[in-house]
Amino acid sequence: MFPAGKLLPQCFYQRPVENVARSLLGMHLHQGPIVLKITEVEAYGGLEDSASHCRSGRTARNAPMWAAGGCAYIYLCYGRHHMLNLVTGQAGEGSAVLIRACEPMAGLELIRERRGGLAGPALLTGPGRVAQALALDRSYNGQPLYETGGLELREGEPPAVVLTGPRIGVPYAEPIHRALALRFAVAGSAWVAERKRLSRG
DNA sequence: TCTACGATCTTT
DNA sequence: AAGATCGTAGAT
Repeated sequence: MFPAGKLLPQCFYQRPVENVARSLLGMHLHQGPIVLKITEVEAYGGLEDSASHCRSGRTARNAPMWAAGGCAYIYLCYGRHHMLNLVTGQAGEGSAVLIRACEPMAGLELIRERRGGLAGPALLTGPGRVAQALALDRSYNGQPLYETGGLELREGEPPAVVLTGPRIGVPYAEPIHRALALRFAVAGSAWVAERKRLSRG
């Protein structure tokens, strides 16, 4: 069995979303036999982020995103892909971090089975692929990651160098928000997609 | 109720 | 380069 790191407490999430996004890199997502190291994330929310699902206030879909930091926010995108977000900050803040890519640390057999027998970075680079590997759906919405028994976030290995760049797939956002460097990735990792617009930071 | 459109991925 | 596919937001 893979050695489990310390379970990260709720206060880990209750900080500004950009700080949480950075420090999520290298941490471990545990779900049963599967352990994934987080390699790529994006921060959403905060004050008037026109790329965020919270841009127009509270709705039925984004309700979990307004909870206190430490819970999951999961939604269906393009009718086929589930996206895993970790809610950050205080209740009512409406900020979250999208998990964009991971590196498999344990449970590779099960991951490959769920992903259709593929191999290599295509297994876990991209938010839809991460959610499929973890078999996540909206039944996980609002579930805390700082308690044992479900999806858990545990201590891993923080990266030596972090890359940053603009967020992917938000052409509808205001140019000023599109330009923000709110995407973060582990430098040198093969488990990161679209490395071209990333730079050291 | 109706309609347009995604924080994407796969195949052509 | 384009299709798949469906829940949701915003308009009616």
